[in-house]
Amino acid sequence: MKYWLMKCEPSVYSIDDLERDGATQWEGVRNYQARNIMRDDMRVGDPVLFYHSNADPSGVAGVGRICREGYPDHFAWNRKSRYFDERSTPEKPVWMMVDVEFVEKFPRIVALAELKQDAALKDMMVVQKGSRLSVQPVTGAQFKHVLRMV
DNA sequence: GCCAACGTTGGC
DNA sequence: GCCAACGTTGGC
Repeated sequence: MKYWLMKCEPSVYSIDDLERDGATQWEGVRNYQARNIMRDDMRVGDPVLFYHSNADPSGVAGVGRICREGYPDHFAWNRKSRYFDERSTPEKPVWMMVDVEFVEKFPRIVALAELKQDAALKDMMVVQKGSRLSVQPVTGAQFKHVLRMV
C-alpha cells in the first residue's frame, strides 16, 4: 500500500465537502507528473492526506482513501467545464482522475508551518521550497507521523 | 495582492 | 534542443 497527499483549495472543495459527499471525483488535475501518479500508481485503498492549499492556514485537514483507480477525466471533453482541454478526446484522453472517499476530518488543521518545524518530516515533499505538485507521494512513516500531530 | 518557483509553449 | 516569455501555483 502506498500513501499520498492531495491538495485542494478549500474554496473550491474542502474536507467538509468530502465529508458531505462521501466520495468525489478528483477532476481538473492538469499536470503530467500528477496525472501519471493517478494513472499508474494509485490503488484502491491507498490512504490520502487531504491538504488545504491557499487557505488560512494551509495544511492537512483530514484523511481520504482512493476508491476508484485512474480513469479518463471527462471534464476535459466538456466545452463548458473550466477544465476543458481541446487536446483530450474520449478516443485519446489526455488527463486522468481518481475517486477519493472520505475517511476522517481532523478536529483541527495540521498547518504547513507545523509540518515544516517537525524534523521527522524534513524530507516530506510538501514542505520543500517551491513544491507545487498537487498529487504527491508520502511515506508510511510520514503519513503516520502527521496523524499523531493532530 | 505580491511574487518566487515552477511548468509549458513556441520561436528560432 | 535551447531558452525567453508566459501562465499558474500557492505561501505569505
